[in-house]
Amino acid sequence: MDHQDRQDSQDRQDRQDTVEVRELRYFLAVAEELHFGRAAERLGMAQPPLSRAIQQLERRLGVLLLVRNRRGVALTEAGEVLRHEGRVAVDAATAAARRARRAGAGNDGSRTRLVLAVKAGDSHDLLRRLLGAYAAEADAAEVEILPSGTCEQGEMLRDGRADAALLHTPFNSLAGFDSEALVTEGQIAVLPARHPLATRPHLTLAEVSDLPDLPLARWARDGVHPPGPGPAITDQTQLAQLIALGRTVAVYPDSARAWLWTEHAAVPLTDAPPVVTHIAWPAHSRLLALAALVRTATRL
Amino acid sequence: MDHQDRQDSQDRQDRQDTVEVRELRYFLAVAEELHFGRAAERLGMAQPPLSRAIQQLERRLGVLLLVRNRRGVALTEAGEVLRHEGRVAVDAATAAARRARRAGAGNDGSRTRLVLAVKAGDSHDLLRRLLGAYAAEADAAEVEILPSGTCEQGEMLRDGRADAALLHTPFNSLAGFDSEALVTEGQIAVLPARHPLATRPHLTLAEVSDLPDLPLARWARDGVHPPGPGPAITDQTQLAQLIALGRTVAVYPDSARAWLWTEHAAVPLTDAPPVVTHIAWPAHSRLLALAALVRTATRL
DNA sequence: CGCTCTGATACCCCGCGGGTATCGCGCCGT
DNA sequence: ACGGCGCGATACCCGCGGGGTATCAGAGCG
Repeated sequence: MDHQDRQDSQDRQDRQDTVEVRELRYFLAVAEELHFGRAAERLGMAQPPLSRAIQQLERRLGVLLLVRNRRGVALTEAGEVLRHEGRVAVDAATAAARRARRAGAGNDGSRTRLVLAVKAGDSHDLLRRLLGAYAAEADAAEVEILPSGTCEQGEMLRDGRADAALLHTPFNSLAGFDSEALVTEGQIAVLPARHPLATRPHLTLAEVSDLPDLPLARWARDGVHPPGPGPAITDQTQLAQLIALGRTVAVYPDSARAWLWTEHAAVPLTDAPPVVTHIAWPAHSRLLALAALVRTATRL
Repeated sequence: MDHQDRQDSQDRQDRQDTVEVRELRYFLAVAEELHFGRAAERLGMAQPPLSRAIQQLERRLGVLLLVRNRRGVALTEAGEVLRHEGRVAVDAATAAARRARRAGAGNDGSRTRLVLAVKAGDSHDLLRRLLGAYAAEADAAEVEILPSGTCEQGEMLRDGRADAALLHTPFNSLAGFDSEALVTEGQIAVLPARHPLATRPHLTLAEVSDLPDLPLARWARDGVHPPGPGPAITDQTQLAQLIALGRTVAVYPDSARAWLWTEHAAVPLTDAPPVVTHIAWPAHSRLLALAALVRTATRL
C-alpha cells in the first residue's frame, strides 16, 4: 500500500505548513528576549537545543526568522510576522486545553462554570446587577469572577483563562471578539478635594493634563514603569492614595465615583471621549451558558 | 539546581494547559470520523498509536473526551468543546507558518505578496475596480487572487491561506475578523427567460421559494448534497445551465447580472435582505500592505 | 592580546512517537 | 449457543529526535 489516496483537503498541509506549539513557544521566547541564553533559561532548558530548534524551524519554513549579529539577535520581516501570528496560535492552543478541561470538570455533578474577566473595581455596579439578574435565570451557570490587571482582559479571553470579559472602549480593543455594548458613560477628573480646580463645575482634558503641580501618574506596564515625571504606581489603591495626598490627578469613567475617597473630588470632563462598557467573548464560542449571560446583560 | 525560580507568568502553564498541534490534529480526526481506524488511516498512521495519543491527551487534560461504546465512539461535552477550540488552534498554527513563510518569501527581491480570497464570480466588477485602484498606489503589494469555493473564505482567512477576503453578509459571518463594508446591493431572482414570472417588474421571496415547477437547487456541502427535491449541483455553471433549461430558479445579489445568460431573466426581489460586500482580514493583522488595500477599498 | 559574551557545533543518551502482533469484548449471523 | 467479525485497547519493540554537556568560533572591549 503506497501513500494513501489523500483526497482529504484539510490534512493536505504536507508537513511544510505544520508547526508545533512547542516550536512556537521556543521562537516566541527568543523573539521576546532577543537573546538565546536568556530565552533558554526562561524556557527551563539549555541553550544549544534551543538554537537547534530555531534552526530547524527556519529550515522547515524555508525562511530566515532571526539575524544573528554580534551582541544578540534581531527579527527579520518573517520573524516579526511569526511573532504575532505565533502568539495568537499558542494562545489558541492553550485556550483549547483550558476550555476543554473546564467543560469536562463540570461533568462531575457541579454545574457549568463560566469565567468572566473584569478589571478590578471597574463597572462595579453594572457587574452586581448583571450577576444578580443572571443568577435568577433558569439555566444559569456558576459565574466565576476573574479579576484582571490593567487591560489584560483581552489576553485572558484569547488564552482561555476567561470565557467572557467586560471591556471598556476606547481603552480595550474589541478586535477579534464578538461583543455587545452595555452602558456608555462620560469621564471625570479625579482631583485632590482641596485642589483649586476641584470646585469647578466641569473641566477639559487640556486643563487637567498639563498641571505643573499634579503630574500624571505612570502605570507599570509588564512590570516596568515608563519614564517621565509623576509618581510610579502599580495599582489603583496607590493611585487613590497619591491623589488624596495631592500629588497627582487621574481621569476615569463616571463609575469610578464608586470608589472615591472623601479627600477626592470628581469633576466632569466635557471633551473626554465617552467610555463604553462591552461584554465580549471569543467569536467562535458556542457555550450556551455564555449566550444566556450575554442575553441577560443586554437586557439590563 | 532545582526547578527554577519561575517568576515568569506566560510560561507558567505547567504542562497541564499545554497541548501540541499534533495531538489536536489527531483528536480532530477522531472527533470527525468518530472511528479510530478511519481516523488513523486519514492521518496516515496505524490505529494503536492514535488510541494511545488520545488517551495521553485525556490523561493530561484530566478529562474524558470520548466515550468508547460498542460500534465506534461519541464525543463528550468536553470533547465537543475541544473539537471547536482545537480547530481554531490548529488553524491559527498553520496560519502562523504560512504567513511567516509568505513574509519571508518576499525578501528575495520580489515585492510583498498579498493573498485575497474571493468567491469565484462574485463581486467581479468591484474586484476589478479595487485591483485597478490599488495597483496605482505607491506602496502597492502584488495581490494574488485566491478563488474560494462556497463560503469557505472565512476558513481561508483563519488558516492563513489568505490575508484578506471579500465576504458577503448575511451569507458569511464576520465574527472574529476586522472588516469594512464596501457595497450594499439588493437581490434578484434568476429565472428562465421564458418563465411566466420572468416578465414581472418585481417579486417577493415567497413567490419564488415554493414554485412547484421550479424546485430550489441543492448545493453540495463538503461533497454531499442535502436531501430534498430539486437538482443537485456543485458549481455555479451547473446552476446557470439548469436555470436556462427551465429546471430551477435561484436568488442572487444584483451583481450576479454580470454572468447572466441570454436565456436568463432577472427580477428584483422586494423583500430579500440586502447583501453587503465586506473586505475582511484577521483581527490582529499588522501587514501594512493590507492596510493600504483596505484603505483603497473603502475609498472606491 | 587575551577575556568575555555571544550563538553554533559535536557528541551522547534515553524517552517517546510510531510500528506490528495480539487481546478483549460486544455484536452479529445461522 | 457459538464462532466470526469489527472495534478499540494492550503489549512489546525500534529508531528518531529532542534534550543534555562540553566545546568551538568570532566579535567587541579593556
